[in-house]
This record gives sequence, structure tokens and C-alpha cells, in this order.
Amino acid sequence: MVRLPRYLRLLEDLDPSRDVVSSEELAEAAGANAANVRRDLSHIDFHGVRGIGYSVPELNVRIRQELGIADRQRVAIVGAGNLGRALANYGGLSKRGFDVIALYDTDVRKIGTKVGDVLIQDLEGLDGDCLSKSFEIAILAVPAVAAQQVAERLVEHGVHSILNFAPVRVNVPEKVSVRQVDLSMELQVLSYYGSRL
Amino acid sequence: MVRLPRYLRLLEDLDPSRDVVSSEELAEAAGANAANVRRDLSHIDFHGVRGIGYSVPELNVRIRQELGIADRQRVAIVGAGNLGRALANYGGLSKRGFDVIALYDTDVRKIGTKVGDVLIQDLEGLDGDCLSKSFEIAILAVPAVAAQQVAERLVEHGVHSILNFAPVRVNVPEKVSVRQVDLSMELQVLSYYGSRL
DNA sequence: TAGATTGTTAATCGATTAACAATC
DNA sequence: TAGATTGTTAATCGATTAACAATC
Repeated sequence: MVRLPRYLRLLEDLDPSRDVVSSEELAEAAGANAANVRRDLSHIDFHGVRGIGYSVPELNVRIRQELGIADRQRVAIVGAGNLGRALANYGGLSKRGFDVIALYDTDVRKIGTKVGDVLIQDLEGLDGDCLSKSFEIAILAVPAVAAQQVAERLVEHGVHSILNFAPVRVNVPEKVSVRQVDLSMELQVLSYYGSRL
Repeated sequence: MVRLPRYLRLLEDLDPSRDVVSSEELAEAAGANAANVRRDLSHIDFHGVRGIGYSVPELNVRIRQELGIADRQRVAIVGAGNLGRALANYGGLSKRGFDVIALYDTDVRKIGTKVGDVLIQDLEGLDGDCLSKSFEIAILAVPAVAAQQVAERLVEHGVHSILNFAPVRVNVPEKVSVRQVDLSMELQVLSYYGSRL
């Protein structure tokens, strides 16, 4: 559920000495309602103590478990353009348990160079690479025209979660989950809400 | 409403010779239901012709109107790090009616240089700049620690829509609308859906 | 008329939340 | 016991959608 990461964020930001947190606090951090939080947590079968609150470390573990990020996750980025490079450089990912282990491009001038610690590799090599260092999450940062084709290749190689920054919807089998981040659509929605204030 | 930009995207991608579109097509493009589409459009008081469909050019105009993007929108980006630069360079924005007219940073080594066509300016100059070339939308691409402070300054200068890429929620007055794009949270949600397939 | 597609009704579903008993 | 806070009920609200009459 979409609020769990927000609860997790609060837990991480909390003073390390804190060992309990209330539904009230979690609600505020997530922009939700306290009853809502209690619902959510009881729904993932996590329980607090009446009159006290929820155990911070236990909740942390439980949410990570639920999100499927108990272990560090390996991520590949496809497309070493401006956006792909920015994402590869973004330190926040590692802090949150995601390791960018590969950056793919088709431009021979880029292949072999590095972005931060990450080597840019030939997209053609995807097949072989998958044998050694596999990843289940990929970030698509390629031009719109290439997105569908690349998505299909990724899926072929066992990727089952795609975060798509290309401004087109990609069609993938049902077993693959995709999230679309489209800058211009975000701005349009923002403009919509902005225009009715 | 959040689906309008998706309808708009289809209209733009449609063959220019097409002059009508059905709720069925719009639904497919937006990942929604045809009844849903008809609801949405009738809700913004836009009507089609029974047995025929909706007029493509008229719907295009109507949606833009509703989203508040009938005219081109001026956007400023704050933060000329990797992400800010990537966003400034992203051609897709202009195509969708958004002009990046300013890129702010506090790093004296960056100020005065250009990213594409956009000059990097001193954040301190925000006040004066606002007099000449004002913008109502800003994209926050600064480090988490600076986000709140910068957001407040933007709001002071009349910005009332903020797209926030910094991995913290910013607190702003009610009259300001904010959208949060948090890469690691997106990945966490993605992982959640991926892990239950 | 026959075919197509809208606009709207009515049913359904899920998400939200106030409220409060339970209980630490 | 008094105070705090959970867990859950029940009411409410809005979003979704099948279905179909309206009508081009």
C-alpha cells in the first residue's frame, strides 16, 4: 500500500532514542488520518500496545518485509542521458536500500565511461550480464521511442518491476509491475490543482 | 482530475486526420473504464455526440482550459545539480507547453554558466528576477536540507505550484499546491507491487 | 432503419474517518 | 485509578462500472 513508504520514512528520520511512535505521529508524517494508520498497520497484521503506541524498530522491520525490501535491492538504469546519469548519481537510493549496479546505453561514446561508481555498459550485453549480476528492478530513462522495445527486453531477462521515466506508457505482461513518472503530466496535474485555489 | 492529462496525451498522439475519438479509446489510453471517461468529460461539461464520439480538437482545447494550461506556462527550476540539469535539458517540457525560464543555484562556480538555453542564476537574485519574468510553477531539485527553506522563499515570491523532487515533504500554506516525486519511495512502492505478483 | 456511441442511473465497492470500548 | 492510545465498529463518502435508454 502506497502509504507504507511514508511511514517508513518517518521511522528512519526519527531520533534513534525513540522506541515508540503513535498513530497520530505516523498520520501526520504521511498526510493521513490516525484511524487510517491504525487500519493500515492492523491490516498488515502489525499491532501496537494500547496506551503506548507502536514499537519503532519492530514496525521498521515489518514494513520493510511487507514492501519486499528486507534485503538490499539491485537496480539497473537503462539510458545514460541526463536523467539516467542524474539518477545513477543520486545518493539517496543507496541510503534507502537500493544499489544501482548497472547503467546501460547504446551510445558507443558513453560505453565504458563511468557515472560515479557505475560503469556504463552496452545494452547489447544485457543478456550476458544478467547471468552474473541479476536485478529485478529497472529504471527506464530512455527516449520515448525506445521505451517499449527496451521494456520488452528487460522483461525477457527476468525484470519484474519497472520504473518508467520515458513519457510513454509501456505494455508489459501482467506479471510485471510498472510505475510511470511523467514530468509533464505531473506539471499538468500540478497546474490543475494550482489553478483552482 | 488526474486522468485529464492522460486523455490529453492521447489526443496529441492521435493521427492529425482524426477528428473524433470514442470514450473507449480514451479509456484504453488512460488505463480506465469507458464509463469512467464519459463521467469525467461530462463532469467538466464537455459533451460528445451519441453514435459518433468526441471532437478531438474541441476536447483538446477544453482539457487544456480545465488544466489551466491554455497558455504556455513558465517554470523555474531550483537546484542545478544532476537532477536540476537533467530536468532543464529535458525537451519534453517545451513540447507540452512548459517553458523553463530560470535555473537557480547557490554555487558560485555554476552561476553564470548555461544548461542548454537556460542560464544558471544566483538564488539570491530571486527577488529581483520575479519582477521581470515571473513564473507560478517551480521545480524543487535541491538537497533535502534546503528544501523547506527554498520552498518558503518561492512561496513568498508568488509561486503557487511546486513540484518537489527533494526527498522530504515541504510545509507550505494551504493556497500552494505541492506534488512530491520521491524516487526511493517510488521504488519501494514498485517493490511492494512486484513482490506480490 | 440499423449500428454506434453517448449520458446517466443505480448498484457496488473500497477507502476514509469519527467515535468509543478495550486495555496498557 | 487516571491518562493515553490502540483496535474496530459503523457511518459516510466518493469513485468505479455495468447496463441501458437516448439519440446521432
